[in-house]
Amino acid sequence: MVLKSKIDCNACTNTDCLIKRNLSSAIMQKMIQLKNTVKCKKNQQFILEGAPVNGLYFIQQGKAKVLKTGIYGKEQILRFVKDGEIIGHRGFGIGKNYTISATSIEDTILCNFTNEVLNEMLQKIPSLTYEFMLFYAEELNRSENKVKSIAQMTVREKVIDTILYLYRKFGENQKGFLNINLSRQEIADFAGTTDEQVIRTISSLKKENLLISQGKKIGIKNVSDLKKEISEHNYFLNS
Amino acid sequence: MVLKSKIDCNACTNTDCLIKRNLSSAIMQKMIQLKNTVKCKKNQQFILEGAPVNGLYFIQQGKAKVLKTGIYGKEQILRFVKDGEIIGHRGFGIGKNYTISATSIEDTILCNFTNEVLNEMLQKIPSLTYEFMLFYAEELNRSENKVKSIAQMTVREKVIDTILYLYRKFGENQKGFLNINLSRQEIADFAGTTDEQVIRTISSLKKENLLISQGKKIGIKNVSDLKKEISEHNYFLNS
DNA sequence: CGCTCGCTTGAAACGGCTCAACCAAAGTGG
DNA sequence: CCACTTTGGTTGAGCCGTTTCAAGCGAGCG
Repeated sequence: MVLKSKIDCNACTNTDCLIKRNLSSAIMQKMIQLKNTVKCKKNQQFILEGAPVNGLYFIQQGKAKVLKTGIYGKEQILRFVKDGEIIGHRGFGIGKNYTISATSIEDTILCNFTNEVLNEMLQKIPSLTYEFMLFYAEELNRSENKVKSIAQMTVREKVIDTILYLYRKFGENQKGFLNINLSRQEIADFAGTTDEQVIRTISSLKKENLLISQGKKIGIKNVSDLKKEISEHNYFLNS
Repeated sequence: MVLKSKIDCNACTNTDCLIKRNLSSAIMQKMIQLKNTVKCKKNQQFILEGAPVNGLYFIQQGKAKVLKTGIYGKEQILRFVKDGEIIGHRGFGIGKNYTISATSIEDTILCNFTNEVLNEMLQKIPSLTYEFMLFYAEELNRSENKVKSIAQMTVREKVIDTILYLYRKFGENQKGFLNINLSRQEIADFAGTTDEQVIRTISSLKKENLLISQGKKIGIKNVSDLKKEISEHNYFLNS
């Protein structure tokens, strides 16, 4: 659903947003008039793997998951995204197709820039291109760490690693629960295991007094205790 | 070993090299005078994970592996690199440390650009920055495909996937052998399994007339037959 | 109220890893 | 030049962790 009333980038509070941080120039002020604002309900897929690229999305408000579909329809969730973050790699270039799918996990407002607008921005504003380059380099590093984790960690470690990732990215509320509610299946699809294994691991961690949980809500009792469990894997952690 | 006699970028034949493709400007001609040429013997580590960043490397000639070291010293090889390709992500920025290690797998000549030179290049030549951004975006896509593969494939499939990757990247010689010789351990470290499993898989594939091998040399009998084995994983393949 | 969906648990089967022994080739030193 | 050592490849057997399958449970919803 495309809204006519755009969110004004100048009034936006997402200080980490690449666009927000590069608003000073006159060109950018012109460019942001050309963006589309899209509203998504929970569990709505707004990028489909294999479909022609339709530009880049920024999350104005909400949360989403980025994934690739594998054999027998099995999903591999690559990352979760929140306010101010980017979805739709390579939403530039010509005649390309998306290499990932994206689905909102709660009601979400998206800012969309078409290929044409994006390309013009990148050509005219080198500092923006530079920031995009840094963004991709960071993501690449994160992804490469994930390759190592999935290849080398046990199921228990992968689940702990995932919960700590969610904690870093979304934080926790006053009650000590993570600011994101995922199904066991989604946790499994990110961690690279099955939902039963996630359930078993979470049960164990509760018994060991490392976690609390009520339905989908998960809370970490003591972050450093949890970190200890996977510390051997993270000599050089940087994600 | 740093050589005094630099390889002249203008005379270089690596047409895919980002530097080579952006030589036209006067600034670049000045910048390439500032590069270092480094010679590596086989099995020499020239980037150490965790060490302060010392710029970016291009392979002028040779081959190398890029890896992260995991638990109990287990290596995860992330990719192999050949003539014209880049090693040392984020060899820019200040006060950062390398997040990967790199080791030559045959005698190799490297072109090194220091942080300062690289930063100046990226600031003054937007088209170069743009190409770097595209490079990272491509690598990110490749890495995310690898996450999915490692998470979902069986050992047999991972080994086949690895051999096909090596075929795409390095090609084969007149005798039908891949233009790269790796130990079983290295194949395992890339595929995300153990050397015994690689050996077993290769033995089976030989018996099934899908592969030939003599020592480290591996050849593919029929590429499309091998591709069939993993086709179910690659609805949207793009790496 | 009955249905569905997601969570939970147990048991069994499978695949992959580990360990150990053997072999071949290549390199080293007397 | 030959014996010795080392390194990497190979194979088999047993074990362990993970996945799969199946069944039960509870909350939420039409």
